[in-house]
Amino acid sequence: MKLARSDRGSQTRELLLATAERLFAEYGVEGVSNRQVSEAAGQSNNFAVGYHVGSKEDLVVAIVRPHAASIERRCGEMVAQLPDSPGLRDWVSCLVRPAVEHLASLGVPSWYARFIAQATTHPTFRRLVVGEAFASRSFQRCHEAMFRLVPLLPEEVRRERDDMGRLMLVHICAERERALQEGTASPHSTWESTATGLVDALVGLWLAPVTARW
Amino acid sequence: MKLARSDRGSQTRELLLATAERLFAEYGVEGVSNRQVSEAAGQSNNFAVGYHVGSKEDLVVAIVRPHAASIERRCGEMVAQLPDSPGLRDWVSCLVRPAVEHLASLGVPSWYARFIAQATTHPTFRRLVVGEAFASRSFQRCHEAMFRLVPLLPEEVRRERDDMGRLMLVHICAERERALQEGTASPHSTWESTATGLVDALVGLWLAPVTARW
DNA sequence: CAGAGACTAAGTCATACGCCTTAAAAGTCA
DNA sequence: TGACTTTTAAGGCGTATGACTTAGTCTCTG
Repeated sequence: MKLARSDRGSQTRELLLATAERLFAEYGVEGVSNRQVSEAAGQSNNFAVGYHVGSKEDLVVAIVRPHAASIERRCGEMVAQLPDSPGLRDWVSCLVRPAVEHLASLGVPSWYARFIAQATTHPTFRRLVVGEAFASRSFQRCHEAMFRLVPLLPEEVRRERDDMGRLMLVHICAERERALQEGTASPHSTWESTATGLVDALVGLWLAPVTARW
Repeated sequence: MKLARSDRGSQTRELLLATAERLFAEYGVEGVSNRQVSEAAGQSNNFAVGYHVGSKEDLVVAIVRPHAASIERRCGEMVAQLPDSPGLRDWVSCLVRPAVEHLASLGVPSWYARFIAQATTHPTFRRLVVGEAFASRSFQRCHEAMFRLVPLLPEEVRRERDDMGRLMLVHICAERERALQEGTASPHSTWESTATGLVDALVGLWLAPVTARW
């Protein structure tokens, strides 16, 4: 069968992706060359990344994709179990918890949160990554449902607070991931507490009064 | 007199800093070599950065310092003009507006917000930059005053929301700076509106109810 | 089992890097 | 003016990079 043959290749590919994710989180996306990734993954061929994945942009996208899929799946499941006429807090939870629980499922140390924080902040990888990681169906649906529950906001403020929410989710997760690796707290309680804190904060953010402008 | 002599040198140095700030914001801090900075600044000596500033870490700190000083000055002035028994919103404004007004004063295009967003996200430059940019006296004072007005928060939540506020300030300013460069909105109204939006959001964040954990 | 295709090892090549040296130019002061 | 210091110009040196080639290994399929 074909699996066994393509297995070795795809194993190597996944090893490369995991290694790249870790190195990028530790030293910055631009701070690590494809060559270093190949060598750190134990490949004698310094062009292994080029062969199995492609350019650095391809590599970044390839790292994001499976994580995004897992989060999307969790998000879909959570939406399906929502009570009748869910409130703002329910929808916010559907945006926060799938991502946090995915990170929790990775164990310690995980690297994805720090990787994604950097990638979304980088001027050239930004578009690529945001499109890949935040454009899923369930995610979109939660956003729309959420907007309907805060109907008083002008479009501009809505967009602004949406940005704020995304930034908080990404970067707070990155900081917790770092703290978790350095510290002594139990992973589960830390991630659970992070999710609760984020949901509280995001609800407060969306419900904050709006000062008129101009 | 000595000024004239050191003038040429310090002018070159400042040209290097400004060039580096722009290139870092455009292509990422790690994506630009000191050599490229020297050459983009029109210096034939490709070691100009090394001569005038030092290592890349020194360069990053040197870029931050004057901006941080300007923001600190504005913050001090704003605190001095605060009304008697200022409210939460007043102290939040003292944390947000000095930074935003400093960015507005730079004109369009400015690069500092995007630079600082990346630098504070980078795993190795993080400590360096956060210490330099957010550790000023007036800033600390505003924080403490703010905390006294939200006394119910557990220490952990306080710290968490403090992180959130800092992240929002930095990254939202970076997004606005980018939008401003690409878009057509008048700079003043955009920055003013950004400040208002941030203050609204941060007040909402600090006043958000806290769910018990564990 | 033999051969085709997928994968890895090993290494080449031009380019770009950081760091450094040397020499000329610009500026200062006795 | 002439000795002295600071700054800039020009370029060398060893190393690391991305892109690529070639040779060989492994695994399945016919």
